[in-house]
Amino acid sequence: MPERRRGAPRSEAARMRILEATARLFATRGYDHLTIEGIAGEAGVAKQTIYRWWRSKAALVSECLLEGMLIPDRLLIPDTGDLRADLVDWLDRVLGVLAAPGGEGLVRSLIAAATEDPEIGRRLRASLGGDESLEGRLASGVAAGQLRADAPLAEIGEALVGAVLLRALGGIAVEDADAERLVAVVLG
Amino acid sequence: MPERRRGAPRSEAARMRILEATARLFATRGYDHLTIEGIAGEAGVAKQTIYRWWRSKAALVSECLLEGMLIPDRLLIPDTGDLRADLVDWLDRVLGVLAAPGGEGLVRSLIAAATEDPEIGRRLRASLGGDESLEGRLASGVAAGQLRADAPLAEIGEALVGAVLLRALGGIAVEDADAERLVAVVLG
Amino acid sequence: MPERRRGAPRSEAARMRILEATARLFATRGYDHLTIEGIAGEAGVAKQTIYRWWRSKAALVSECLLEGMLIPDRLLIPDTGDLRADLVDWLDRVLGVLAAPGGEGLVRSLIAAATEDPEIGRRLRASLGGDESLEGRLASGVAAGQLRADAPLAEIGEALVGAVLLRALGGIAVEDADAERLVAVVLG
Amino acid sequence: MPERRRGAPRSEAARMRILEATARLFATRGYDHLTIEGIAGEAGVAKQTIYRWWRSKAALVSECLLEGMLIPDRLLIPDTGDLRADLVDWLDRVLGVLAAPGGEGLVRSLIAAATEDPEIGRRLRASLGGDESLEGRLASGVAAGQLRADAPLAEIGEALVGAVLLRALGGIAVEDADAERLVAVVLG
DNA sequence: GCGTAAACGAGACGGTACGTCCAGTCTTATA
DNA sequence: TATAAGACTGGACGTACCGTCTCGTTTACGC
Repeated sequence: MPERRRGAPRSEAARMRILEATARLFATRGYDHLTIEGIAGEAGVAKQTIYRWWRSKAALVSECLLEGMLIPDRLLIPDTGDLRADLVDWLDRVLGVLAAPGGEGLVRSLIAAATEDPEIGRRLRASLGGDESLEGRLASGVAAGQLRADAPLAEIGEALVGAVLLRALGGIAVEDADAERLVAVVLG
Repeated sequence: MPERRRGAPRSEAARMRILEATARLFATRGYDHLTIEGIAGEAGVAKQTIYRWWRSKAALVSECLLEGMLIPDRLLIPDTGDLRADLVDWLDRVLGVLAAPGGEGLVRSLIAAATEDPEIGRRLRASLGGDESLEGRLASGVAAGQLRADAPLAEIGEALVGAVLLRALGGIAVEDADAERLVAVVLG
Repeated sequence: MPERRRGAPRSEAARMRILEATARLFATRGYDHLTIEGIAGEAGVAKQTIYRWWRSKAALVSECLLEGMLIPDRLLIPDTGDLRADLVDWLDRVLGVLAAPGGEGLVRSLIAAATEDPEIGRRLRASLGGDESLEGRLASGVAAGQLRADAPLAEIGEALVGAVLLRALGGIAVEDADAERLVAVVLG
Repeated sequence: MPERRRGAPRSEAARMRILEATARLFATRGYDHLTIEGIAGEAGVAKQTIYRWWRSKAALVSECLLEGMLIPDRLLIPDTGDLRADLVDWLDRVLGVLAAPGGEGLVRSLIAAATEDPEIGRRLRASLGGDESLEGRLASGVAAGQLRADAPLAEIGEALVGAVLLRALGGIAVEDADAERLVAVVLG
């Protein structure tokens, strides 16, 4: 017999309306113009309903990130068998987001959110190409003999993603060969 | 006879009190608990005096950064002739700041400031080991034949500094061999 | 055959816990810091159980008043045969409550409750010395020939109780001879 | 040389807009539907400007009362030389306010305000016929030999005004002869 | 006894207002 | 004209309760 809490159960509808409103406002206004009050209004929800389930704006964004509502899914790493080409391809697309109108704002907003909650930082690393995709692809490269077995995969990932963040922060223009050069650096 | 504006000249004393107050509060409270009002109070200055000379909190922090009031100066890169050893040494010290109490907060605060002003991002990259020191050291490594002449120095620097930022964001604990591994990644 | 509704009957235990909690909180925190939520918590009862049986905080207080849970019962009027002495004695004790620590707060709270529900006003007038006691005592004075037969008993009572309320509202300190003077005014 | 504070002086325009808005909303909605936010909105003023100068809703109402913005000024006591007739006349008008539509609400609201701030209680007693008018008229009655020289004027006033308040609280309907009876009670 | 309808505890929900903080602008008097 | 002081509008903060609502549980009548 399962222990059941009493009282009305949490409203899934409200939860989704809140997350969707958060994602919508995050995309349009950016992280630091995001307000709890604005989200509540957009979601048609009482502020208290937000505070009941999330400790802060950052926690809300973190959950959105986890649900994949903030980062476009076209940033997955392909696996054609050629590790270097796949990395360059992927990095080109990531840097392309930076170059796109609003794209830099998106990444900066994600970083801003991460400065308030380490969990976001970790999820950002994972989502932008961390455990599931980037490191997985690197591991697959190891299996294919395109990378030494003892290569520090985590550090390679960090170097790539970190370089992207740094560019977003600095507002540095992206050139065509950048992806190639970066990949060359970390793959040797 | 030089054209001179009339009225009182800008008070250098006020400017310094403001910058010092900013640096002090930045270090103790972090960037997002930094307020113009708080700075004005701490500096014994009217809010308007701040708004007259700086456009925003970020601009204020940016100037502090430029004056070297935010980042400890022990992060310079040595030049013993051995590029790899020097980089590991420097990176160890940088990561050591992250591990030190308050150190992670400092870096996160710097990143938070950078998300509001690209100029801060660029200065951060420069200060944390950019143009003056890191890339200079790499160039010196090229001259010493320890790095290929066509090595993409900027990208190597980005990868290293970016990895540091990413770790600060994720609150990832630092291990002893991390510096060595990261340097190995970017130097091949 | 009596029409009987089905389902569980009203819980007398819950009713009493609610009234007692109300009286307790009314006495300690005063009427305007009284909240339905607080009462429910104190009584170990669901909010809905309160709303099911009472329309408002004021109705709740009104019932407490009716049950004699709010006003100390030492305020009854004696009947020694000497009307004037009895009134002075009683008024002395009433004003004594005002002067006692917390006593003024009690009366002010009762007045505050009365402003939200005329029924409370009427019960207050009755409880503080209205129909059952004060006017009864006055009528007994008429019978004893100490008051003219056509004396406006209701108005005499109103004047006395009203003066007490006014003093409570104004926070006016009470002197020894006040009771005597007031009685002298209304008895001529 | 007068000690002068620096900084902008208090805005008299804002002060008046706030007091007028308070009086307007007090009259239309009553004391307990009065909100600081509502007043600020009605007055076109920031909430903080209210909190800067008044500690509470009650303090605001108290100042309105002092400025004579809440109580109609037709409640002054005449002095025709006949004390009893003048009192009956005045009391008739006061009770008339109670009987008028909205009048009872006004008095109840004033009482509600007084329960939160003794100062309001005192001003209420004064305004409704206290020191300036009622007691003055009584003193004049003493001079005219219509009242004994040692008559407790304060208590007579309290009894009259208190009776009015009590009626307002109880929602008791007013009859024609009530004023006469009440005056008869207190004048003997 | 057994179904069922109401009462009950718990507590989530959309709201309103609270009192505080700070942003950025403005108005003074002084230097 | 720059400054210290500080009042001003505006807006978001996070909290406290409101009164309503849904849950699952308990209770006692009427079949």
